[in-house]
Amino acid sequence: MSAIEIYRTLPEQIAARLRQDVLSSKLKPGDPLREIDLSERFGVSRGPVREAFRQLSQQGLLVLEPNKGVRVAQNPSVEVRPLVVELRRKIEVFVLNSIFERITAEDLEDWDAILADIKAACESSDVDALTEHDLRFHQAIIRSHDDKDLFALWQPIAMRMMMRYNRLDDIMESYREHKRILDAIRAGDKPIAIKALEDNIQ
Amino acid sequence: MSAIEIYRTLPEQIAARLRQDVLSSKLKPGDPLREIDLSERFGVSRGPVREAFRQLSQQGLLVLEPNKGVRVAQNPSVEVRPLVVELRRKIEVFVLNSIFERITAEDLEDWDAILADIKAACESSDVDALTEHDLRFHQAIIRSHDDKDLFALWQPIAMRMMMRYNRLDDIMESYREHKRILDAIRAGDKPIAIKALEDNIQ
DNA sequence: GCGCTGAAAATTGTCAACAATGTACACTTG
DNA sequence: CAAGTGTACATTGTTGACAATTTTCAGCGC
Repeated sequence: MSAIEIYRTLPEQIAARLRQDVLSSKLKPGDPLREIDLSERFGVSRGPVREAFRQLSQQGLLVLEPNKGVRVAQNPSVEVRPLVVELRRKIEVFVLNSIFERITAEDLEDWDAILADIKAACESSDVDALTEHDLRFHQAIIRSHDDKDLFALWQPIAMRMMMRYNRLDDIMESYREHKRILDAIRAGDKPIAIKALEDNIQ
Repeated sequence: MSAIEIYRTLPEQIAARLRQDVLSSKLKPGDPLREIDLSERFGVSRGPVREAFRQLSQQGLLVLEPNKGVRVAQNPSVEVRPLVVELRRKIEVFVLNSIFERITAEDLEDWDAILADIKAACESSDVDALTEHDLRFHQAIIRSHDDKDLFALWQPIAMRMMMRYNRLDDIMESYREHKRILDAIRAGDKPIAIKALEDNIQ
């Protein structure tokens, strides 16, 4: 565990790491996870690992069966996915609409920095990095709302969407989509910004 | 802990009990919860209590501050509540629409039984019982969908809505609203059933 | 060979002790 | 007396041992 993220709690660090592995398909749906394995891998006891499991299962990334263990969750079915997309859109549009007039230059600076990371990931065709920074981009927007509970509401829904990143033929399109959002925000054009955000969530 | 619910895991029993206390306002927003207190109250160690805390915090009922403790969450703000209502409506309507043609006589029997509990709670003006059975009613519908993940998706959203049950002047209206849903389902009238469901969620 | 039984192994669940962190408050200092 | 400081105290975080449960698989009867 890198000492860079000491600000985070042990279970959170483990959860973040596992989340990465699930989102990048290093762990595939159905894969079983054993507490002992991970506690040895991370050099901690089983307690924090258990907590990370619980956290990720509430986020829909893992499935927990009492007395049996934990498995990586299946992707949403083709029937349910459109619902999840719609829910996530509703939340993000709500947030963008709500904060739009109060977006500061610092906010845009932060988001530009993430956009640069997205661009770099696209240019090097690093899908894992793209998944991570895409997530960071939307997280940053949600988190800029005063009501911190919105992030907790958004997270389990967004997670269920991010489990597969293969909708784009041209990976650079992801960068362009996110750029369009920020450009519209910078131009103060709310309807276009919302439209661009909606187009990006699918 | 009553021996009736031995089928459930220890943290789940504790979480269920705490949920009841939060939803019935026995525990008010901002109230601090101490692991020791509850572990003594339930006669278990702190481990299961911690897990219950984590579970309920992911459901939006508790707020967790690392190294500081747990508090009962605030109700959604007036700004956010309409969003939560809309999200919950979307999910429940999606489910009802999806299962409608496959609803069995047994399903309706189960839901009728819950409706009877709702009626009894309304007649005795028992708001706590009403909250519980109202929740059970909608849970039962969601759970009758094949995709079990829908329940996990629905729960944290529904919880954020249920934290306050005071929108009705006449408490019997809650019974009538739920009855309308089942009547329409029994009549095979999908649009009316969906309309009745939407009217009930607000 | 097939299915059942039951003991052994693997795994999760719970607990109590200890460590780390945060809080309250008396005390010092200017 | 106000502001800052240090030291107990209270509370959460982590750990390793033990208990309960599930899984595996060898042995047995048919």
